[in-house]
Amino acid sequence: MEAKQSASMEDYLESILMLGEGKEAVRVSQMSKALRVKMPSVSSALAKLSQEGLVEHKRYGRVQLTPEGERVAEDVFHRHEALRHFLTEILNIDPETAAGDACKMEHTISPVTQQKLAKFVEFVNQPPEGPPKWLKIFHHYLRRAKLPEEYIARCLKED
Amino acid sequence: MEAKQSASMEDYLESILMLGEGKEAVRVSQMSKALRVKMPSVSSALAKLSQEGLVEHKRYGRVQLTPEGERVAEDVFHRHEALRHFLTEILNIDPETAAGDACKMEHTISPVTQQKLAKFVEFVNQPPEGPPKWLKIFHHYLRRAKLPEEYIARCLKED
DNA sequence: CAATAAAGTTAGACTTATCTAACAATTTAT
DNA sequence: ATAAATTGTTAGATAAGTCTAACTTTATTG
Repeated sequence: MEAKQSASMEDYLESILMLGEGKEAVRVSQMSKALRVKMPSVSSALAKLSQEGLVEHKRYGRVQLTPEGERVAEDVFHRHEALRHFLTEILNIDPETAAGDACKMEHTISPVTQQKLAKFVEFVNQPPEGPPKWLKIFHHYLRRAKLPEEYIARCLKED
Repeated sequence: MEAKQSASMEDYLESILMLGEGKEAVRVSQMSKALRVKMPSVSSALAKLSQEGLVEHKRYGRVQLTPEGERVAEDVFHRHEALRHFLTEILNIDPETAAGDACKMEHTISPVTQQKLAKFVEFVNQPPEGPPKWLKIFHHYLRRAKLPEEYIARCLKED
């Protein structure tokens, strides 16, 4: 029943979740700062989300997610996290760039991709004692643009 | 000096590149179909891109990229391809979903991420005789949600 | 070659999301 | 407790991108 939200609306919902860290209610001014938009933009977004039953907000009061709103916000957050982990842990991208990219991509990634991405990160962290050797070799490759002889040899043997 | 293009404008440019397959000029109606927008939307986009010197287009005529427009279109296309290859070859996502996701994400991915993603695909295809064993194991993991004993054993030995 | 069809454009409406300016409520501090 | 500062809202403007309807140009074809 929940109409699909726009990227903007997803951002507003997500920010309420993040700023409230789960349970606390949140101020319009906080959201305004966090999202780098002016307060009237927040007001207007909240009116809409309130209408749709995703947030609780009375004039001049604090903002809170409804259970339904929380569900949506958490979904956005999961997409964000799947992307961020992948970008930092596997592609070895610096945390700021990764967070920035995740923020933008989180709105367009499909459920399938989100899930597989999460699985991939899980897979990489699964082997006992952290990341597997091939990942270290990839990170070396990122720096040198060349594979170590030893890796090639091993791959050949495996096939 | 080229102003950064919006997602929409990037799509228009990319579609000219794709439909022209490099050299041929393209019709408004083709773009309209390919992008699933009505012709007036294409007209208006072309007016803007023409203004900015990215496309060549005279009334009722065919559409062509300028060298500068081609540069931008190819950049978008490279982002698209980096994403698509990653999604299909590594995450094992079906071609349609992958292409769809790539179309949406291509507009928000940063240059750093695009490059590292491409490197990753390159890395995976580098070992002689195609994809390395760990990738096959990941694909198995996607289906079974469990790592084969043998893989764990090998990782342990390596560390 | 004239009639019709197809392709393209123009004009104008609508939506979403943003902003500024002006006003109103609430909080803080004197 | 009242003045000042902060916080929030309302109203209205603007920009991007889409659409429909009406019109124009180009192409097709009998």
